[in-house]
Amino acid sequence: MANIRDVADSAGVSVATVSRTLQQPERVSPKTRNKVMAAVQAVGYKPNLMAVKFRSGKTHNLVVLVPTVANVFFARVISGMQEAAAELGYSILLANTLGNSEIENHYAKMVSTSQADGLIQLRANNPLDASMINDHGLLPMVNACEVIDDGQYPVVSLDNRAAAKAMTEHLISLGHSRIAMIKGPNSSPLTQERLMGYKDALAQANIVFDESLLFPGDFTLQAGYNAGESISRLENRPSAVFCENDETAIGAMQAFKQANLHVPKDISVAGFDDIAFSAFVDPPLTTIAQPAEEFGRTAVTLLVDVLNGKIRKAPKVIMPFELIVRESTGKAFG
Amino acid sequence: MANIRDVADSAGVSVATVSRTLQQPERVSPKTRNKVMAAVQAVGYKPNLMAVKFRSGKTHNLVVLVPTVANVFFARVISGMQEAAAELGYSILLANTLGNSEIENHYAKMVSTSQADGLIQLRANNPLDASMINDHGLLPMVNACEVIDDGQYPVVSLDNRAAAKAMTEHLISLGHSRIAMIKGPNSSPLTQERLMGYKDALAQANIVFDESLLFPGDFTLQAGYNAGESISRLENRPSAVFCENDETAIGAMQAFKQANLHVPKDISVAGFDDIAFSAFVDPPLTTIAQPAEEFGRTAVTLLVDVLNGKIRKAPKVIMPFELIVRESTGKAFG
DNA sequence: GGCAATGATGTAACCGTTTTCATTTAAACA
DNA sequence: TGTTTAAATGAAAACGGTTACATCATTGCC
Repeated sequence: MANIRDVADSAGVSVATVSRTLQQPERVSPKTRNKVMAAVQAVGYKPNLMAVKFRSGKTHNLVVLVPTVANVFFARVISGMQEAAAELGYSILLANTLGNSEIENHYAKMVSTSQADGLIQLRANNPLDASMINDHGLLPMVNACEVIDDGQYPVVSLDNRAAAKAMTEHLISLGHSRIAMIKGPNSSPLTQERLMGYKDALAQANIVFDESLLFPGDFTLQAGYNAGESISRLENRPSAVFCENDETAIGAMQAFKQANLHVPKDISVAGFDDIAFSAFVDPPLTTIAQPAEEFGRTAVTLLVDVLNGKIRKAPKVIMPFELIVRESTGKAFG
Repeated sequence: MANIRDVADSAGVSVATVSRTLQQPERVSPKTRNKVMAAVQAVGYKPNLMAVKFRSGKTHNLVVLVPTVANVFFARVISGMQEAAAELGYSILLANTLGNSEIENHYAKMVSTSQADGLIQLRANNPLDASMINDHGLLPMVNACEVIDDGQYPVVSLDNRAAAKAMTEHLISLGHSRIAMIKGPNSSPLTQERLMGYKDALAQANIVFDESLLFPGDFTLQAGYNAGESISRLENRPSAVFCENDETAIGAMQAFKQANLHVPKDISVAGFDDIAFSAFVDPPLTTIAQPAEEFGRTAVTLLVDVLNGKIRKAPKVIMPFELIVRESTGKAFG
């Protein structure tokens, strides 16, 4: 691999001149500029960006901790990140952490070992360990989507409570009063917030909260299916089910069909996220749309601001949501 | 950020000794080893891996060009890559290229500019330009999933022709003779191969190939929906549809339902890929399972072999497929 | 023509490691 | 104790760029 010295030799100039020709051409006379450019071509010179990054101390890499790239919602978030990063001259290093703290910690180390400049965490978990937070203050990090809002780091999130309330209100307005909820993992603040929104709407409509209508889940199709089976076997079956994400809702709908329950005639189903599949299942799913790509763009922009020292106090960005009413929710029977 | 010199000063030894303590502890006396380790703790030393990579000339980064991370099949492939890479001490740099040659080329440059050691392309397109293939031979690259099989680079693929033939035979065995096909982009060799497999099975059963039963698509839900609409409006409607991927099949099924066609009673639908959703749609989709994670693992392993000079001639790995019969395909009417 | 100011180019230090080679220290042996 | 051998350590170069500073050449002006 030809290096800058080869170019300098070939052009009969110093390495400094080569560097200047490439970085600030105006500082070099046209004559030498041409000589150098010709030499660059001649020897097939490609600057070693590893050396540049090492010298500059800036890698222009951002590590993104994503619980699972197989989740369609995160896939959209990542797309948005990639776009924003490209515009700002950064590269995204994607880490598929499977929600495992050790793996998260492993990739977070890329920042403390100077392999990346900053970190974006998409899960409500602090991936840093004591060794990364010592003397010199905080490590550049942004927390998005599923967040811990302790004011330490910039945060990009949805008002999950308001969104869940809006969806529950929608179901109540259709005449439902026994509304089941298929939750996400209890460890996720998302789940807590959405549960609170659900309770808010219930309370507002004077419906007493019934703990037995809460079903466990983990955001997967299978978990939704399992919960759906349980629900369909209930003697006093609820007339609606609010699922904490679309995968869960699609899994549950499948279970209902196999139990010969018609959606929405026998039971209404609502999801959360508005993934692409949701418009193409039968019936199309009522859900909450989140601006997934915007989440990604915003997180990257914020992180780069942090890196450039443009941010003093950790900001908190709340993204808008939208209730998308399709055909999986309908009037309550009776 | 403390560097190795700070540690050396703090421990009262030379930088060489510090480096040895960390890399080959057995080459250092226990006494100094302890001194150094204590100093490492004291100053909070984290080796600058950017410097290490620069020095060694090896980045241990692999760039992966993926047409779209939003495709569930690719998401599985990526998971497999990440696993294998972690085991082998490599990091994956994911590039969401949207099938755009320029973006591909941009990320491919990371290899020629020493920011990554090798490249995995998941699309049947050569992302390299002339400047990358000059004198010193080929750039380390592996082509997986959608491949160009020109013998230049290692390849990991499925016998798409055989798989498509197997699926078509399945449909024929159910009594279908008018079998539509919703294709992928014509530019994709995948599409050509699957079309050939489809024709093979037809010919073997003495069914004349009917060009008018071919419908265009691009592997998206929407394209499947559009094709499904066209098919349902046909006067002499086919009794089965073979879709080149599951997204397309799910989109098509949705169109059939809206046209009041029952799957599989009125029309059978088959997919390709066996994504997670396919088992949870109504009816569950008959499809071809591909070992997606294995694709990823194999591609990474192969690339690392190339980087280690363990490979002479570009190997060609064919992964196995499996016909998964669910409920979306049934006996032909009449 | 002589001097100052400006522009063009070169020299060399620097970034943080690893590693070769030289040197010092310790151990082994007679 | 003196000599040989092995083990432990240190000094310094190297990786490939960028850049502060020094130097040299050119131009403008009196």
